[in-house]
Amino acid sequence: MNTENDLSNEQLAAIAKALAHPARIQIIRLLLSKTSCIGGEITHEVGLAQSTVSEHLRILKAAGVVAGEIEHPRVCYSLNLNSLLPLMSLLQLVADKATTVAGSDGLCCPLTPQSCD
Amino acid sequence: MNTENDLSNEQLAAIAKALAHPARIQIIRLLLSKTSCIGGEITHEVGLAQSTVSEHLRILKAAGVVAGEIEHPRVCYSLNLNSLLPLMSLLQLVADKATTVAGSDGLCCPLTPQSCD
DNA sequence: TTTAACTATCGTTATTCGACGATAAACGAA
DNA sequence: TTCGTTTATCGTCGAATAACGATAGTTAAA
Repeated sequence: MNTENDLSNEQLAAIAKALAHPARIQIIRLLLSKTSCIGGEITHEVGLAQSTVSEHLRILKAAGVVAGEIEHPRVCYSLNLNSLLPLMSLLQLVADKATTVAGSDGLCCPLTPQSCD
Repeated sequence: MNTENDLSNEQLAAIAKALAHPARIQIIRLLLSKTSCIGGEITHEVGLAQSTVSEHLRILKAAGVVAGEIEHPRVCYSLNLNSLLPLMSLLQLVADKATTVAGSDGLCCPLTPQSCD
């Protein structure tokens, strides 16, 4: 099920880091909601300075989360769907553990910690 | 399928931020691999100073990703499985979009950006 | 060629992060 | 009570982040 789950801690952390800002989450959601590519309207939508948004886009591109294609005067941004799969795999492992051992509180064991050494 | 998907950008970013460090990914993987709770061996396993690991654990606890139960002299840490579901939902949306519109490169459109305005 | 529109880069500043050692706190055992 | 074990907190320092304005680069259109 997991295509490639064993990425390094550093690589997984880098993916998470790319998502670790409200503006970048917003950008991802924008790209998710649009069927077509969008350029500069991202800046307007986010509500931060153009240079700031450009920096966030640079971070997302550096992490491979989004891709930018130069298109006329603007840039066509789109999600790179494969880039988030490694993080998805890790979260899936957590979810799988949840279905097997978790109680209703979502905790794996602390309510009955007799298994602790 | 999504129990609660519409968390704020800030909340989702906070979850991602908790994962945005190699040591914290490593801690999560440790908690994932152990069936029983573990305490101080996390420190030894991570290889950083005890105070540093404690700080990472504090961050994970503050984000709700792990829970700590006081157990004798040590603390029994465990994953809070529900805490990661919101981020999981967002990534699932991306994955869903991947299966519907993506090409083999994982990009949603830049190779044929004629849909850009 | 010049202009207009859009994006990237640079320089700066304030804030946050990560790591460490030192120290404090909690508590069972001696 | 005193000691030993384990974890949390504090103070500090250097590095990284986030935000902005100003500026430079790119390219279609005039």
